[in-house]
Amino acid sequence: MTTDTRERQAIRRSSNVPAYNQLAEILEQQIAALTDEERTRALPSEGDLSRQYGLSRITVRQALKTLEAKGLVYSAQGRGSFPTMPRVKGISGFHSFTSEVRRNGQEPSTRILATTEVDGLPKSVTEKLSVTEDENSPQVHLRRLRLIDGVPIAVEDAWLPKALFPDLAPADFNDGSLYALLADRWGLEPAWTDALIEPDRASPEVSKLLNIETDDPVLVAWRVTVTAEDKVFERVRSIYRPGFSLRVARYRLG
Amino acid sequence: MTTDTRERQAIRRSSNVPAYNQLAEILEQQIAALTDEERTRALPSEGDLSRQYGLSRITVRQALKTLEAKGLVYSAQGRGSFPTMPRVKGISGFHSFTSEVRRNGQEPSTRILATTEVDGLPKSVTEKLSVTEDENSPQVHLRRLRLIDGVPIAVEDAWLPKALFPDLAPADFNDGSLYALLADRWGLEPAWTDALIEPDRASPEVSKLLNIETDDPVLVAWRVTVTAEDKVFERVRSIYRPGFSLRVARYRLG
DNA sequence: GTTGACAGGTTGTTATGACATGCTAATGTC
DNA sequence: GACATTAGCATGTCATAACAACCTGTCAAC
Repeated sequence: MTTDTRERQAIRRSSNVPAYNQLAEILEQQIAALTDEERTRALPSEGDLSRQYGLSRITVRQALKTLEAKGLVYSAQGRGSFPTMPRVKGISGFHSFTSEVRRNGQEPSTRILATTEVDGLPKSVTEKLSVTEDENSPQVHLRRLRLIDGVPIAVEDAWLPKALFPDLAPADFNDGSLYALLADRWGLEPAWTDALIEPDRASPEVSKLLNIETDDPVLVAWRVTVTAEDKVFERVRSIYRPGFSLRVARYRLG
Repeated sequence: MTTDTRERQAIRRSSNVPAYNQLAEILEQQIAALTDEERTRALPSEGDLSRQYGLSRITVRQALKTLEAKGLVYSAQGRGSFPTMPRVKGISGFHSFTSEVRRNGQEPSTRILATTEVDGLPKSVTEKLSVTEDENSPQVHLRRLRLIDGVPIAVEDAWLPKALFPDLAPADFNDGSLYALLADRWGLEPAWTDALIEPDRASPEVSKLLNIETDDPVLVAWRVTVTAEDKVFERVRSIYRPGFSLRVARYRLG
């Protein structure tokens, strides 16, 4: 008496989530659970998936394209579609700090150092991140200390445009992931980031916060994050302590 | 007497280049020439493009999807498709050094410091870039000094797997872009990169090469580059001089 | 003047179908 | 046994079609 313990997940046609996104999510979960050995084998063919889930081939291809854009699979004509190999581990400075660190099995924490409202961006920011649009528009400025397992990792200055987040109050920053809050309340999510990364020496102020020596080598990242519709989500300057590695995974070339 | 000076480029149906790639290239050129002002206006609608170029809407959408994956445009339901704004300038450490610097209007040069063949990767590399596959396979090791306008910018150690590039000889490294050579001779192109970036102090050896002081803060990038079919193309460790900014443009989140 | 309904245009989703192109393994021939 | 051929299967490209969802400007009603 053998029963297939893998209950095949079905596509809910009545859902407002598109079928190809549902399929992409199912496949993403399955792929994430694969071992290195299993990753060398092809995924089910487009025809198989089409039959199994009752979708047209165009919808199946759309799901695979989604995963390909994320760098999770690749397709080879005549052979099939295959999972890709993960190449680096570590914490990315670009995604949500909270969830990234947690996924890594470590405990993130954040200490808010200051929250103010300002009428424009500092010159240092506009110089690094060629700002043309909302240079002089009101911003919420947020200074945070990021810690992993209690160890200070980075000093972060973030500027969020008030135009995009009406009624954003300093009190909102107190707990949890800022990204999660912004997604909940304004339905906005970061989709792309542009960054400049450079080496520097720790200033006396920063070295005290990070508990390192003045003039220790630090990594400075300037970045601007935009939504899928290319609206500026936030601008951030992060200063990372020595010994910390910034992960840039699955960066598309060409 | 008004003549339309813009000769509309046509799609060559006999070409072996897919129609959607031809259209994507045409649009990419047109977008690159736009001013910030013009970027706020929508592109021609999918229906317009379909009629103008004699393509089905599915093919037009495929072209737009290509540009969207590159971060050059975005689409908004009910409104249209729009170009995105470029946010950062500078030189990326991830693409071809030669062409990146040239596009920036500066003069790149490279001095080869050493080329050897080795039987495996150094432990420092395998530690940083969780290598599972070809750890002990033969590699060509290449040590280069990168210069911009005659100023030394970075010391680069690259390891290329011999399995992927049969007959790769040290003499091949002498001139021009390495990437161009690899594309010409083996038809292989880098598609993705995974990287770790960390701050460090310049060693005596590196400081001499970069013409800086020992213990100056430098930026160290470890990266592995793979082809579209997820085959390891090269592994590189780059050490950048102080004052140099590494650009990470259009990095996809989520 | 403000509001609301609506028309028209735009992208989003999904289906079916056809043929091209490339890879692999089985088959057949020598 | 070695090698060429081929059938079958995989993804790639492109077309037509229909409807859903969404946005904007117009115009009428209040």
